[in-house]
Amino acid sequence: MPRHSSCLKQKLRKGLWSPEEDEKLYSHIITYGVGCWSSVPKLAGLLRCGKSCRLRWINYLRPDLKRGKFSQQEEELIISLHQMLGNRWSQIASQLPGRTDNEIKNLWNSCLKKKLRQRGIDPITHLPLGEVKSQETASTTQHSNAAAAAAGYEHFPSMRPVLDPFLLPIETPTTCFNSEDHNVSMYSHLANSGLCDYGRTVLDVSDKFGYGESSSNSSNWNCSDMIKNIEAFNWVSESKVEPPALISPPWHEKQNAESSEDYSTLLQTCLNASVGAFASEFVVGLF
DNA sequence: AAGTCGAGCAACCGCGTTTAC
DNA sequence: GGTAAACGCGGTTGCTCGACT
Repeated sequence: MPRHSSCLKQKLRKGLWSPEEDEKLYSHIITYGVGCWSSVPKLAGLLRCGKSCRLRWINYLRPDLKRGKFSQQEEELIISLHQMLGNRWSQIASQLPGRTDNEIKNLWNSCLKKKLRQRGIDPITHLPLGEVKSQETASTTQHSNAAAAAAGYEHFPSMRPVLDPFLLPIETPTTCFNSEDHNVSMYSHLANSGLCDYGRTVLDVSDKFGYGESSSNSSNWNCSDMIKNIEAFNWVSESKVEPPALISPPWHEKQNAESSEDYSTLLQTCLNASVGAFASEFVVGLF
């Protein structure tokens, strides 16, 4: 079945938007709100598909868009978030008010990747360029069965270095915490253990205008209060709270986890147990 | 001045997920 | 529960514009 069949029913415009089209879409949404995107073009008098209207609104017309050059701080935040989240642009965008996932994705592909390489960092793994290859070789020879289970981890590619039980045996938990990535690794644990509340949206703007969540209008675990969390991690780091040893999760059950949510639940169970004591210190640190 | 190249950006496409019936 | 439609996301494409030759 052809998707977005509404686009095929009639000759719809494609390509760049004219100022007239922008004006029509903008005034329609400001007046009536989004409602159903598929009906927007008809109601606004546009020969576009709803999908195209949605994209134009989110990436260009939204009144809360910041536009302009990214600051150094924004760039660094994007790099940090990419290290944790991978190419989850909408989730990354949810941490940068006024920025869209498309904008961030473009920045990453055109600029930040290059900058990281110049710093000698692999933009995919965020490891020093020299280490990437040797680590890959080591892990594949050492853990031949890891590949079979790898598909299950691809839901969380950015977490693999932290959570992969084959790469990080339980008897060496310090690997997780004594590196320079201490905060980042711990953040990932907490994020996926449900210890932080990522269910809330970041932008305090009405859903009516279709940008209540991320720039892509959807985010399953918006990392709200990101900055606060990072500050808290700094606090944790400075206060020398003893990080917990990871308790081995029931990895065999992971094979039965049908969705990333199942997997998250599974992680939550084991990580709650692992991080419990640490978390109470962490929460205190937030206030 | 004309041609080429690359960076930056806007928009499209395809697919997975969610929702409505 | 099955199906179709709508939505959302990430990857990719293609256009524009400025720098360079």
